[in-house]
Amino acid sequence: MKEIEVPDIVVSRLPLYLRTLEFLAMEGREITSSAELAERLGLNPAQIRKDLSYFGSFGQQGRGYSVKGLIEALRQILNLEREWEVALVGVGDLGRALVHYQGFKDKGFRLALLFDNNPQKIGMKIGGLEIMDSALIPKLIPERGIKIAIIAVPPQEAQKVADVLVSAGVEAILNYAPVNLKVPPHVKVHYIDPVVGLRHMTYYLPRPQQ
Amino acid sequence: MKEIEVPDIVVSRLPLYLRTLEFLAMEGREITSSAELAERLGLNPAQIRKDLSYFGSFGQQGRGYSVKGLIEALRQILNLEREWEVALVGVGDLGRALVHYQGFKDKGFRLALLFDNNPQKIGMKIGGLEIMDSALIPKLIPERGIKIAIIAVPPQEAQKVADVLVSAGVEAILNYAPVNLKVPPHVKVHYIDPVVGLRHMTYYLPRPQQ
DNA sequence: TAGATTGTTAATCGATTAACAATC
DNA sequence: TAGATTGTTAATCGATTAACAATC
Repeated sequence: MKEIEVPDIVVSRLPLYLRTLEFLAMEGREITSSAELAERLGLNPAQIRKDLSYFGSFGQQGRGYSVKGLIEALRQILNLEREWEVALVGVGDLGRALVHYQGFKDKGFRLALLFDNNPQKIGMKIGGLEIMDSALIPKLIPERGIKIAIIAVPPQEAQKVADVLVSAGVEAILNYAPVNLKVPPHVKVHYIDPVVGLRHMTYYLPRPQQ
Repeated sequence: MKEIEVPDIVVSRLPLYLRTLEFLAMEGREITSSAELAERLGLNPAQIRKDLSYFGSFGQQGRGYSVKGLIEALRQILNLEREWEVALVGVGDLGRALVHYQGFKDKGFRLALLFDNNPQKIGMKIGGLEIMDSALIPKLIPERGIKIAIIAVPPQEAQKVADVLVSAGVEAILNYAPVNLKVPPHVKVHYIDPVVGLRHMTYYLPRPQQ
Protein backbone atom coordinates (compact mmCIF):
# COMPACT_ATOMS: atom_id res chain seq x y z
CA MET A 1 0.00 0.00 0.00
CA LYS A 2 1.51 3.28 -1.13
CA GLU A 3 1.60 6.12 1.38
CA ILE A 4 -0.28 9.13 0.09
CA GLU A 5 1.79 12.27 0.45
CA VAL A 6 -0.13 14.89 2.38
CA PRO A 7 0.08 18.30 0.66
CA ASP A 8 1.85 20.91 2.75
CA ILE A 9 -1.05 23.29 2.29
CA VAL A 10 -3.23 20.76 4.10
CA VAL A 11 -0.70 20.42 6.94
CA SER A 12 -0.55 24.21 7.22
CA ARG A 13 -4.25 24.37 8.06
CA LEU A 14 -4.16 21.77 10.82
CA PRO A 15 -2.73 24.17 13.44
CA LEU A 16 -5.65 26.50 12.73
CA TYR A 17 -8.14 23.70 13.25
CA LEU A 18 -6.37 22.78 16.45
CA ARG A 19 -6.36 26.36 17.72
CA THR A 20 -10.08 26.70 17.05
CA LEU A 21 -10.81 23.39 18.75
CA GLU A 22 -8.77 24.36 21.81
CA PHE A 23 -10.78 27.56 21.95
CA LEU A 24 -14.05 25.62 21.77
CA ALA A 25 -12.81 23.27 24.49
CA MET A 26 -12.07 26.26 26.73
CA GLU A 27 -15.64 27.39 26.17
CA GLY A 28 -16.74 23.98 27.42
CA ARG A 29 -18.04 22.70 24.10
CA GLU A 30 -18.03 18.92 23.69
CA ILE A 31 -19.18 18.47 20.09
CA THR A 32 -18.56 20.48 16.95
CA SER A 33 -19.01 20.07 13.20
CA SER A 34 -17.09 20.82 10.03
CA ALA A 35 -19.69 23.54 9.40
CA GLU A 36 -18.94 25.28 12.68
CA LEU A 37 -15.18 25.06 12.29
CA ALA A 38 -15.45 26.34 8.74
CA GLU A 39 -17.66 29.22 9.84
CA ARG A 40 -15.15 30.26 12.50
CA LEU A 41 -12.19 30.00 10.15
CA GLY A 42 -13.81 31.39 7.03
CA LEU A 43 -13.31 28.13 5.14
CA ASN A 44 -15.44 25.59 3.31
CA PRO A 45 -16.73 22.68 5.44
CA ALA A 46 -15.90 20.18 2.72
CA GLN A 47 -12.31 21.36 2.78
CA ILE A 48 -12.00 20.63 6.48
CA ARG A 49 -13.47 17.15 6.09
CA LYS A 50 -11.21 16.46 3.13
CA ASP A 51 -8.15 17.67 5.01
CA LEU A 52 -8.92 15.43 7.97
CA SER A 53 -9.61 12.47 5.69
CA TYR A 54 -5.92 12.38 4.75
CA PHE A 55 -5.28 11.08 8.24
CA GLY A 56 -8.32 8.99 9.07
CA SER A 57 -11.93 9.23 10.23
CA PHE A 58 -12.43 11.31 13.34
CA GLY A 59 -16.13 12.14 13.29
CA GLN A 60 -19.44 10.41 13.64
CA GLN A 61 -22.02 10.69 10.88
CA GLY A 62 -25.02 12.65 11.99
CA ARG A 63 -23.28 13.98 15.13
CA GLY A 64 -20.06 15.73 14.21
CA TYR A 65 -16.70 15.64 15.97
CA SER A 66 -15.86 15.22 19.63
CA VAL A 67 -13.90 18.39 20.43
CA LYS A 68 -11.64 16.55 22.84
CA GLY A 69 -11.20 13.63 20.46
CA LEU A 70 -10.27 15.77 17.50
CA ILE A 71 -7.83 17.80 19.60
CA GLU A 72 -6.15 14.55 20.60
CA ALA A 73 -6.01 13.38 17.01
CA LEU A 74 -4.55 16.65 15.71
CA ARG A 75 -1.95 16.77 18.49
CA GLN A 76 -0.87 13.31 17.47
CA ILE A 77 -0.83 14.14 13.76
CA LEU A 78 1.14 17.36 14.31
CA ASN A 79 3.72 15.57 16.44
CA LEU A 80 2.74 17.53 19.55
CA GLU A 81 2.50 14.65 21.97
CA ARG A 82 5.76 15.75 23.52
CA GLU A 83 6.91 19.17 24.67
CA TRP A 84 9.45 20.72 22.31
CA GLU A 85 12.36 22.69 23.67
CA VAL A 86 13.09 25.77 21.62
CA ALA A 87 16.25 27.84 21.35
CA LEU A 88 15.99 31.59 20.86
CA VAL A 89 18.80 33.48 19.18
CA GLY A 90 18.79 37.25 19.63
CA VAL A 91 17.53 38.74 22.88
CA GLY A 92 16.66 42.26 21.74
CA ASP A 93 13.25 43.84 22.23
CA LEU A 94 11.50 41.18 20.19
CA GLY A 95 13.47 38.35 21.79
CA ARG A 96 12.59 39.60 25.25
CA ALA A 97 8.92 39.82 24.27
CA LEU A 98 9.08 36.21 23.10
CA VAL A 99 10.66 35.12 26.38
CA HIS A 100 7.75 36.67 28.25
CA TYR A 101 5.13 35.41 25.83
CA GLN A 102 2.65 33.18 27.66
CA GLY A 103 1.29 31.64 24.47
CA PHE A 104 3.92 28.90 24.17
CA LYS A 105 3.04 27.31 27.47
CA ASP A 106 0.55 24.43 27.11
CA LYS A 107 0.77 24.68 23.35
CA GLY A 108 3.65 22.25 23.21
CA PHE A 109 6.71 24.53 23.29
CA ARG A 110 9.10 25.82 25.92
CA LEU A 111 11.95 28.26 25.45
CA ALA A 112 14.92 26.37 26.82
CA LEU A 113 18.02 28.22 25.59
CA LEU A 114 18.70 31.90 24.94
CA PHE A 115 21.62 33.13 22.85
CA ASP A 116 23.03 36.54 22.09
CA ASN A 117 26.42 37.75 20.90
CA ASN A 118 26.36 41.01 22.85
CA PRO A 119 28.85 40.72 25.76
CA GLN A 120 26.67 43.17 27.72
CA LYS A 121 23.83 40.68 27.61
CA ILE A 122 25.67 37.38 28.00
CA GLY A 123 25.22 36.05 31.53
CA MET A 124 22.12 38.14 32.22
CA LYS A 125 19.06 36.24 33.38
CA ILE A 126 15.65 36.77 31.84
CA GLY A 127 12.53 34.77 32.49
CA GLY A 128 14.60 32.40 34.61
CA LEU A 129 17.02 31.66 31.76
CA GLU A 130 20.61 32.77 31.40
CA ILE A 131 21.59 34.40 28.12
CA MET A 132 24.36 32.31 26.60
CA ASP A 133 27.09 33.34 24.20
CA SER A 134 26.02 32.60 20.61
CA ALA A 135 29.42 30.99 20.17
CA LEU A 136 28.12 28.14 22.32
CA ILE A 137 25.33 27.21 19.89
CA PRO A 138 27.36 24.33 18.36
CA LYS A 139 27.92 22.91 21.84
CA LEU A 140 24.65 23.45 23.69
CA ILE A 141 22.06 22.73 21.01
CA PRO A 142 23.27 19.21 20.18
CA GLU A 143 23.78 18.52 23.90
CA ARG A 144 20.10 19.24 24.55
CA GLY A 145 18.95 17.64 21.32
CA ILE A 146 17.12 20.80 20.36
CA LYS A 147 15.48 20.71 16.93
CA ILE A 148 13.59 24.05 16.87
CA ALA A 149 15.01 27.56 16.96
CA ILE A 150 13.67 31.08 16.74
CA ILE A 151 15.80 33.70 14.98
CA ALA A 152 15.29 37.23 16.30
CA VAL A 153 18.56 38.88 15.28
CA PRO A 154 19.17 41.82 12.90
CA PRO A 155 18.74 40.92 9.21
CA GLN A 156 22.47 41.06 8.41
CA GLU A 157 23.18 38.30 10.93
CA ALA A 158 20.24 36.04 10.18
CA GLN A 159 21.83 33.85 7.49
CA LYS A 160 24.98 33.25 9.50
CA VAL A 161 22.92 32.31 12.54
CA ALA A 162 20.78 29.98 10.45
CA ASP A 163 23.89 28.23 9.13
CA VAL A 164 25.22 27.65 12.64
CA LEU A 165 21.85 26.43 13.89
CA VAL A 166 21.51 23.99 11.03
CA SER A 167 24.97 22.53 11.60
CA ALA A 168 24.02 22.19 15.26
CA GLY A 169 21.10 19.96 14.29
CA VAL A 170 18.18 22.38 14.16
CA GLU A 171 15.53 21.30 11.65
CA ALA A 172 12.82 23.92 12.16
CA ILE A 173 13.39 27.67 12.23
CA LEU A 174 10.91 30.39 13.05
CA ASN A 175 12.53 33.40 11.43
CA TYR A 176 11.60 36.91 12.55
CA ALA A 177 14.39 38.51 10.50
CA PRO A 178 13.08 40.02 7.24
CA VAL A 179 15.36 37.88 5.11
CA ASN A 180 14.94 34.75 3.04
CA LEU A 181 17.12 32.03 4.45
CA LYS A 182 19.00 29.44 2.45
CA VAL A 183 18.79 26.12 4.22
CA PRO A 184 19.11 22.47 3.22
CA PRO A 185 15.90 20.74 2.11
CA HIS A 186 15.41 18.82 5.36
CA VAL A 187 15.12 22.09 7.31
CA LYS A 188 11.77 23.88 7.52
CA VAL A 189 11.56 27.65 7.86
CA HIS A 190 8.53 29.68 8.82
CA TYR A 191 8.74 33.43 8.25
CA ILE A 192 7.20 36.17 10.35
CA ASP A 193 7.62 39.66 8.91
CA PRO A 194 5.01 42.23 9.90
CA VAL A 195 6.02 44.53 7.03
CA VAL A 196 5.19 41.82 4.50
CA GLY A 197 1.72 41.50 6.05
CA LEU A 198 1.18 45.24 6.09
CA ARG A 199 2.35 45.72 2.52
CA HIS A 200 0.03 42.98 1.38
CA MET A 201 -2.93 44.75 2.94
CA THR A 202 -2.12 48.25 1.67
CA TYR A 203 -2.77 46.95 -1.84
CA TYR A 204 -6.46 46.88 -0.93
CA LEU A 205 -6.59 50.22 0.90
CA PRO A 206 -8.06 53.35 -0.73
CA ARG A 207 -5.67 55.05 -3.14
CA PRO A 208 -5.25 58.75 -3.78
CA GLN A 209 -7.95 59.60 -6.34
CA GLN A 210 -6.40 60.34 -9.74
CA MET B 1 -12.13 46.75 -21.52
CA LYS B 2 -12.78 44.52 -18.56
CA GLU B 3 -10.44 44.82 -15.61
CA ILE B 4 -8.76 41.51 -14.85
CA GLU B 5 -9.00 40.70 -11.17
CA VAL B 6 -5.58 40.03 -9.73
CA PRO B 7 -5.59 36.88 -7.55
CA ASP B 8 -4.82 37.57 -3.91
CA ILE B 9 -2.15 34.90 -3.96
CA VAL B 10 -0.32 36.97 -6.56
CA VAL B 11 -0.65 40.14 -4.47
CA SER B 12 0.65 38.26 -1.44
CA ARG B 13 3.94 37.56 -3.23
CA LEU B 14 4.62 41.14 -4.29
CA PRO B 15 5.88 42.23 -0.85
CA LEU B 16 8.41 39.41 -1.00
CA TYR B 17 9.63 40.54 -4.40
CA LEU B 18 9.88 44.07 -3.08
CA ARG B 19 11.82 43.00 0.00
CA THR B 20 14.29 41.06 -2.10
CA LEU B 21 14.72 43.96 -4.52
CA GLU B 22 15.31 46.40 -1.66
CA PHE B 23 17.94 44.03 -0.37
CA LEU B 24 19.61 43.89 -3.79
CA ALA B 25 19.49 47.70 -4.00
CA MET B 26 21.25 47.95 -0.64
CA GLU B 27 23.94 45.67 -2.03
CA GLY B 28 24.36 48.18 -4.86
CA ARG B 29 22.95 45.95 -7.58
CA GLU B 30 21.43 47.78 -10.55
CA ILE B 31 20.03 44.94 -12.67
CA THR B 32 18.41 41.64 -11.75
CA SER B 33 16.44 38.90 -13.46
CA SER B 34 13.42 36.74 -12.75
CA ALA B 35 15.89 33.85 -12.41
CA GLU B 36 17.83 35.60 -9.66
CA LEU B 37 14.74 36.70 -7.76
CA ALA B 38 13.30 33.20 -8.05
CA GLU B 39 16.54 31.66 -6.81
CA ARG B 40 16.58 33.92 -3.75
CA LEU B 41 12.93 33.30 -2.95
CA GLY B 42 12.77 29.63 -3.78
CA LEU B 43 10.23 30.20 -6.54
CA ASN B 44 9.90 29.54 -10.25
CA PRO B 45 11.12 32.35 -12.54
CA ALA B 46 8.07 31.98 -14.78
CA GLN B 47 5.85 32.59 -11.79
CA ILE B 48 7.52 35.88 -11.02
CA ARG B 49 7.22 37.05 -14.62
CA LYS B 50 3.59 35.97 -14.72
CA ASP B 51 2.82 37.74 -11.46
CA LEU B 52 4.36 40.98 -12.70
CA SER B 53 2.56 40.70 -16.03
CA TYR B 54 -0.76 41.28 -14.24
CA PHE B 55 0.37 44.86 -13.79
CA GLY B 56 2.40 45.64 -16.89
CA SER B 57 5.84 45.16 -18.42
CA PHE B 58 8.72 46.17 -16.21
CA GLY B 59 11.70 44.41 -17.73
CA GLN B 60 13.78 44.52 -20.85
CA GLN B 61 14.17 41.43 -22.97
CA GLY B 62 17.71 40.15 -22.92
CA ARG B 63 18.69 42.36 -19.95
CA GLY B 64 16.36 41.77 -17.04
CA TYR B 65 14.86 44.28 -14.62
CA SER B 66 16.22 47.55 -13.32
CA VAL B 67 16.30 47.02 -9.55
CA LYS B 68 15.41 50.64 -8.88
CA GLY B 69 12.72 50.65 -11.56
CA LEU B 70 11.03 47.51 -10.31
CA ILE B 71 11.13 48.76 -6.72
CA GLU B 72 9.38 51.93 -7.88
CA ALA B 73 6.79 49.92 -9.78
CA LEU B 74 6.04 47.59 -6.87
CA ARG B 75 5.77 50.48 -4.42
CA GLN B 76 3.21 52.04 -6.70
CA ILE B 77 1.30 48.80 -7.18
CA LEU B 78 1.25 48.06 -3.46
CA ASN B 79 -0.02 51.54 -2.64
CA LEU B 80 3.17 52.43 -0.79
CA GLU B 81 3.79 55.82 -2.35
CA ARG B 82 2.64 57.45 0.86
CA GLU B 83 3.63 56.78 4.42
CA TRP B 84 0.92 54.98 6.36
CA GLU B 85 0.22 55.86 9.95
CA VAL B 86 -0.49 52.81 12.08
CA ALA B 87 -2.30 52.51 15.40
CA LEU B 88 -1.13 49.93 17.91
CA VAL B 89 -3.54 48.54 20.47
CA GLY B 90 -2.00 46.77 23.44
CA VAL B 91 1.33 47.93 24.82
CA GLY B 92 2.48 44.79 26.60
CA ASP B 93 5.83 43.13 25.95
CA LEU B 94 5.03 42.50 22.32
CA GLY B 95 3.57 45.97 21.82
CA ARG B 96 6.67 47.55 23.30
CA ALA B 97 8.87 45.46 21.02
CA LEU B 98 6.87 46.68 18.04
CA VAL B 99 7.25 50.31 19.15
CA HIS B 100 11.01 49.87 19.19
CA TYR B 101 11.10 47.86 15.98
CA GLN B 102 13.24 49.67 13.42
CA GLY B 103 11.86 47.69 10.49
CA PHE B 104 8.83 49.90 9.87
CA LYS B 105 10.85 52.99 9.16
CA ASP B 106 11.54 53.50 5.46
CA LYS B 107 9.26 50.59 4.62
CA GLY B 108 6.23 52.83 4.43
CA PHE B 109 4.78 52.62 7.94
CA ARG B 110 4.98 54.68 11.11
CA LEU B 111 3.42 53.90 14.46
CA ALA B 112 1.39 57.00 15.20
CA LEU B 113 -1.00 56.08 18.02
CA LEU B 114 -0.63 53.75 20.99
CA PHE B 115 -3.59 52.46 22.97
CA ASP B 116 -3.94 50.42 26.13
CA ASN B 117 -6.71 49.99 28.65
CA ASN B 118 -4.45 49.60 31.68
CA PRO B 119 -4.69 52.79 33.79
CA GLN B 120 -1.11 52.15 34.95
CA LYS B 121 0.08 52.52 31.39
CA ILE B 122 -2.15 55.30 30.10
CA GLY B 123 -0.21 58.55 29.92
CA MET B 124 3.19 56.86 29.88
CA LYS B 125 5.48 57.77 27.03
CA ILE B 126 7.27 55.16 24.97
CA GLY B 127 9.31 55.73 21.86
CA GLY B 128 8.22 59.35 21.91
CA LEU B 129 4.52 58.44 21.90
CA GLU B 130 2.02 58.76 24.72
CA ILE B 131 -0.07 55.70 25.51
CA MET B 132 -3.70 56.67 25.10
CA ASP B 133 -6.78 55.20 26.75
CA SER B 134 -8.32 52.56 24.46
CA ALA B 135 -11.64 54.28 25.14
CA LEU B 136 -10.38 57.08 22.87
CA ILE B 137 -10.05 54.84 19.80
CA PRO B 138 -13.40 55.98 18.36
CA LYS B 139 -12.29 59.61 18.66
CA LEU B 140 -8.59 59.60 17.72
CA ILE B 141 -8.51 57.11 14.86
CA PRO B 142 -11.07 58.88 12.67
CA GLU B 143 -9.50 62.24 13.58
CA ARG B 144 -6.17 61.08 12.16
CA GLY B 145 -7.74 59.17 9.31
CA ILE B 146 -5.89 56.04 10.31
CA LYS B 147 -6.70 52.94 8.26
CA ILE B 148 -4.22 50.39 9.64
CA ALA B 149 -4.04 48.94 13.13
CA ILE B 150 -2.00 46.33 14.94
CA ILE B 151 -3.71 44.25 17.61
CA ALA B 152 -1.37 43.07 20.37
CA VAL B 153 -3.82 42.48 23.22
CA PRO B 154 -4.67 39.25 25.06
CA PRO B 155 -6.81 36.82 23.03
CA GLN B 156 -10.00 37.40 25.04
CA GLU B 157 -9.96 41.10 24.16
CA ALA B 158 -9.01 40.82 20.50
CA GLN B 159 -12.49 40.56 18.95
CA LYS B 160 -13.84 43.49 20.97
CA VAL B 161 -10.84 45.62 19.99
CA ALA B 162 -11.28 44.64 16.34
CA ASP B 163 -14.93 45.67 16.44
CA VAL B 164 -14.06 49.09 17.85
CA LEU B 165 -11.24 49.58 15.35
CA VAL B 166 -13.49 48.70 12.44
CA SER B 167 -16.21 51.12 13.54
CA ALA B 168 -13.49 53.76 13.84
CA GLY B 169 -12.65 53.30 10.17
CA VAL B 170 -9.75 50.83 10.23
CA GLU B 171 -9.62 48.66 7.11
CA ALA B 172 -6.44 46.66 7.66
CA ILE B 173 -5.56 44.77 10.82
CA LEU B 174 -2.34 43.02 11.69
CA ASN B 175 -3.47 40.63 14.40
CA TYR B 176 -0.95 39.18 16.83
CA ALA B 177 -3.66 37.68 19.05
CA PRO B 178 -4.08 33.93 18.44
CA VAL B 179 -7.74 34.30 17.51
CA ASN B 180 -9.69 34.36 14.28
CA LEU B 181 -11.40 37.71 13.94
CA LYS B 182 -14.84 38.30 12.48
CA VAL B 183 -14.75 41.45 10.40
CA PRO B 184 -16.80 42.86 7.52
CA PRO B 185 -15.66 41.93 4.00
CA HIS B 186 -14.04 45.30 3.26
CA VAL B 187 -11.59 44.81 6.15
CA LYS B 188 -8.39 42.81 5.60
CA VAL B 189 -6.76 40.88 8.42
CA HIS B 190 -3.29 39.42 8.49
CA TYR B 191 -2.51 36.94 11.24
CA ILE B 192 0.76 36.46 13.05
CA ASP B 193 0.79 33.55 15.48
CA PRO B 194 4.16 31.97 16.19
CA VAL B 195 2.53 28.84 17.63
CA VAL B 196 0.77 28.18 14.33
CA GLY B 197 4.09 28.37 12.53
CA LEU B 198 5.80 26.11 15.06
CA ARG B 199 3.01 23.54 15.01
CA HIS B 200 3.14 23.44 11.25
CA MET B 201 6.83 22.62 11.34
CA THR B 202 6.67 19.97 14.06
CA TYR B 203 4.67 17.84 11.62
CA TYR B 204 7.91 17.31 9.70
CA LEU B 205 10.19 16.75 12.70
CA PRO B 206 11.37 13.28 13.71
CA ARG B 207 8.77 11.31 15.64
CA PRO B 208 9.33 8.87 18.48
CA GLN B 209 10.11 5.53 16.78
CA GLN B 210 7.19 3.13 17.19
C1' DT C 1 -37.59 6.03 11.71
C1' DA C 2 -36.29 10.85 10.33
C1' DG C 3 -32.69 14.07 10.55
C1' DA C 4 -28.13 15.27 10.47
C1' DT C 5 -23.46 15.18 9.30
C1' DT C 6 -19.55 12.60 7.99
C1' DG C 7 -16.30 10.65 4.51
C1' DT C 8 -15.32 10.45 -0.27
C1' DT C 9 -15.81 10.82 -5.18
C1' DA C 10 -15.73 13.44 -9.14
C1' DA C 11 -16.25 17.82 -11.25
C1' DT C 12 -14.76 22.33 -11.21
C1' DC C 13 -11.88 25.77 -10.59
C1' DG C 14 -7.55 28.09 -10.32
C1' DA C 15 -2.50 28.24 -9.97
C1' DT C 16 1.89 26.85 -11.65
C1' DT C 17 5.14 26.17 -15.09
C1' DA C 18 7.12 24.65 -19.63
C1' DA C 19 7.91 26.48 -23.84
C1' DC C 20 8.82 29.85 -27.15
C1' DA C 21 8.18 34.01 -29.96
C1' DA C 22 9.41 38.66 -29.28
C1' DT C 23 12.93 41.75 -28.66
C1' DC C 24 16.56 44.15 -26.36
C1' DT D 1 24.60 39.49 -35.29
C1' DA D 2 24.45 36.16 -31.31
C1' DG D 3 23.01 35.70 -26.75
C1' DA D 4 20.00 36.52 -23.21
C1' DT D 5 15.84 37.22 -20.91
C1' DT D 6 11.31 38.99 -21.00
C1' DG D 7 6.23 38.56 -21.66
C1' DT D 8 2.66 35.40 -22.68
C1' DT D 9 0.30 31.32 -24.19
C1' DA D 10 -1.19 26.89 -23.39
C1' DA D 11 -0.55 22.66 -21.02
C1' DT D 12 -0.13 20.66 -16.73
C1' DC D 13 -0.75 20.16 -12.25
C1' DG D 14 -3.03 20.54 -7.93
C1' DA D 15 -6.53 22.39 -4.79
C1' DT D 16 -11.23 23.37 -3.80
C1' DT D 17 -15.86 22.22 -3.47
C1' DA D 18 -20.46 20.31 -4.86
C1' DA D 19 -22.86 16.36 -4.33
C1' DC D 20 -24.33 12.26 -2.26
C1' DA D 21 -24.08 7.60 -0.35
C1' DA D 22 -23.06 5.91 4.08
C1' DT D 23 -24.31 5.79 8.65
C1' DC D 24 -24.86 7.38 13.31
